[in-house]
Amino acid sequence: MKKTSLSDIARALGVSKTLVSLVLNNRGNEVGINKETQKKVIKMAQKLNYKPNLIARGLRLGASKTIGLIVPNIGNQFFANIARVVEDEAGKNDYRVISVSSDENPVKEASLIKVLLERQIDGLILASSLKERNEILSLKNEKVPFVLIDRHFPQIKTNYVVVDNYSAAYNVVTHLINQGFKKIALVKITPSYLTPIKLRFDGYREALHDHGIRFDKRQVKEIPFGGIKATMEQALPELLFRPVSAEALFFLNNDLTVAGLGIINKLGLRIPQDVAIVSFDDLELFQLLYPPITAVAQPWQDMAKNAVHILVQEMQSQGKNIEKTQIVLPTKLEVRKSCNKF
Amino acid sequence: MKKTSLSDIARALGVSKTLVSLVLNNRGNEVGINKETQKKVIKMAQKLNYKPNLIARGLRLGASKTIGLIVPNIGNQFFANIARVVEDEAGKNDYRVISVSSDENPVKEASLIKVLLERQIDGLILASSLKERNEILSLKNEKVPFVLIDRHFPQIKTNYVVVDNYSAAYNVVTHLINQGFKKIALVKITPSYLTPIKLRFDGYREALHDHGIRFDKRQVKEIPFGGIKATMEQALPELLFRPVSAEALFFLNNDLTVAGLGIINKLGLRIPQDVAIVSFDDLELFQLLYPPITAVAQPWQDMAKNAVHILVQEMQSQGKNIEKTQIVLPTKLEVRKSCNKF
DNA sequence: CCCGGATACTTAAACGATAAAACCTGTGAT
DNA sequence: ATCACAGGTTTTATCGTTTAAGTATCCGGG
Repeated sequence: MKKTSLSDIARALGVSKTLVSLVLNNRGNEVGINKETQKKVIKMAQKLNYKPNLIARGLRLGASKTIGLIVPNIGNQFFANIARVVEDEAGKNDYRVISVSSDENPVKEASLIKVLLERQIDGLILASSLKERNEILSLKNEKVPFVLIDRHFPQIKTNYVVVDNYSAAYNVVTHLINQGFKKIALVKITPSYLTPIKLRFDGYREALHDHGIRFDKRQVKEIPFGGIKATMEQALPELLFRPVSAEALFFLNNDLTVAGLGIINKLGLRIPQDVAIVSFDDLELFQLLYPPITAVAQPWQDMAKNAVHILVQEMQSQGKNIEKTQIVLPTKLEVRKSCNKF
Repeated sequence: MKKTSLSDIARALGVSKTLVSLVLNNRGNEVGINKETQKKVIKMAQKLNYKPNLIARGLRLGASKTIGLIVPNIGNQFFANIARVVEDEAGKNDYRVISVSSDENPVKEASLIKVLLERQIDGLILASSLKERNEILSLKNEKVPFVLIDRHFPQIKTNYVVVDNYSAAYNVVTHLINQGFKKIALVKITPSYLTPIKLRFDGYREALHDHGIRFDKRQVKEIPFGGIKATMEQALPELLFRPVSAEALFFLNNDLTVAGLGIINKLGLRIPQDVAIVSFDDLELFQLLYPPITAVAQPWQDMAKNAVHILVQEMQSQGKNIEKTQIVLPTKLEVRKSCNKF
């Protein structure tokens, strides 16, 4: 049974498909189509189970009513949360979302951008792992509406919604120092050129510095996105035992924290007596761990909402070169027992 | 700067757009187009930064190369995992995924199905919360390729990929009984007409029965998807204290377990001394809780892969009425200390 | 009796791509 | 000289929708 098109309805009623289109788009009155005719059309549309073909409409109107969402991994709880909110907010404006995962791989990401553009997305939200700003600049050139989320490029004037990573990290480290910890190690995710990672690192260093603690690069480990578990297994002992002997660990995202906790558990170390823990990114279960894990809670709901709103605005201001919007949201440090000084 | 189309390239070179199309689809040799001409076309396409318009192609070919994924909530870790694998597997066949969340609401889900069909998706994977089988049947009638995942309708002959919910639950309860627990309470999610929930419930009852324990309906609580926290707060005390005094709790999904653990923690109860815990759905952090939580691990990777493969097969067998595929995968009971008899 | 203007509708073109069929031109065989 | 045929390319139609620009009919006013 083939799908019903406008022409099918038109043929069945002996009218033109323009008329049918007009009626079904509620423009019947506006252009003055007989009420009776309108009723007939609507009835027939129902009878034939007509569904507009949005692909055809998209082609004609030059708008797909689809947005792309690029994240490192939708399987990650943080980005899954964001995806959910993006879906809802976009849906309110009749946009649907194609989400794709870049695996923190700039090459993959560039190719995903291309795929999405070929699909004629009307806009793009991206938590980009791009290094070179070229792709971003060419998005700008091609006048694709887009909003950066979670990660931004300070040198380029774009829309973005991020958190104040620097202050967040600074506050974490300050809190640890105030608790009496001196040897504070940092576990970063690579690629480390990502702006939030850099800023968190800066906050870490600056806080140490401001409190008269010397930065020691042996206290910093980089864990590649692709091999978190394996690398963590190697890295943690190097941080926790001689000669570094870190007293506190600051993990820069939720994947790292989860993997790190696993290793610490395996090593039989106690938190916080043997090592204190702070996580960037909060997960619901962190409060239920023993002890509960101190974490930087990111306002993912606000981030996603803002991103969609900015994007929708830009998509609707067809072509007009409106001001780019930058939003930096605060985070909340959820202090729990994992970083108590014993 | 307007986007480049086939005609732009054709005009620039003084050839027909058919020729350009043929060349860029690598059918140049096949239909015998001069190598020189081919080179010129390819060069010009690059120069003009040509990207095929997949919407136009989709309209012409009657295929959008897009599939829909309907889940209760992509924010939920279980479905986020599934979404990630679906994305990857679909991507291998050049399909992109539009995922939407139904919130376990059949009305919303029906409307989402309509939206997706209007967008001319080529196929659908759904973890359906539909009650009436009507919508599913009409999908069948409209010959939309689809695969049910996680939840199926036993009375209808469709593709599906599910786990053996009955046995999984039966084994959980048997394990608890073998550990020495007798008063085993069940915490279900509503809507409770969902096949997996029904089957888990059946497994629970049957296991009790087979071990000579009387089923007591006061030991069963239903928690609505929309208000898990609030309802749990009420429900748990009713299960844990007199007159029910459950010794063990079996939560039927990860949201319930997480919420439940929160309440148990708040009530100051010890696991498993005061109450033993088993979760349907495993989360990575469950092993790191104190004590680690016993859980039924679902093979989400296999589920998603199978679903996509079946769907791709069906989408590619244009119209031919191929056999429907049913897959029931085993789960794995991860026994941890949360259900040790003290 | 003609004109202007409603009222109610239709025609044709366009969006960008692809498929089927048709069209040249030259060459070698008959 | 004629035909078949291969090589190379174009023409036309089509997917389903929307939009700009008509057309046909009727009515009342001058």
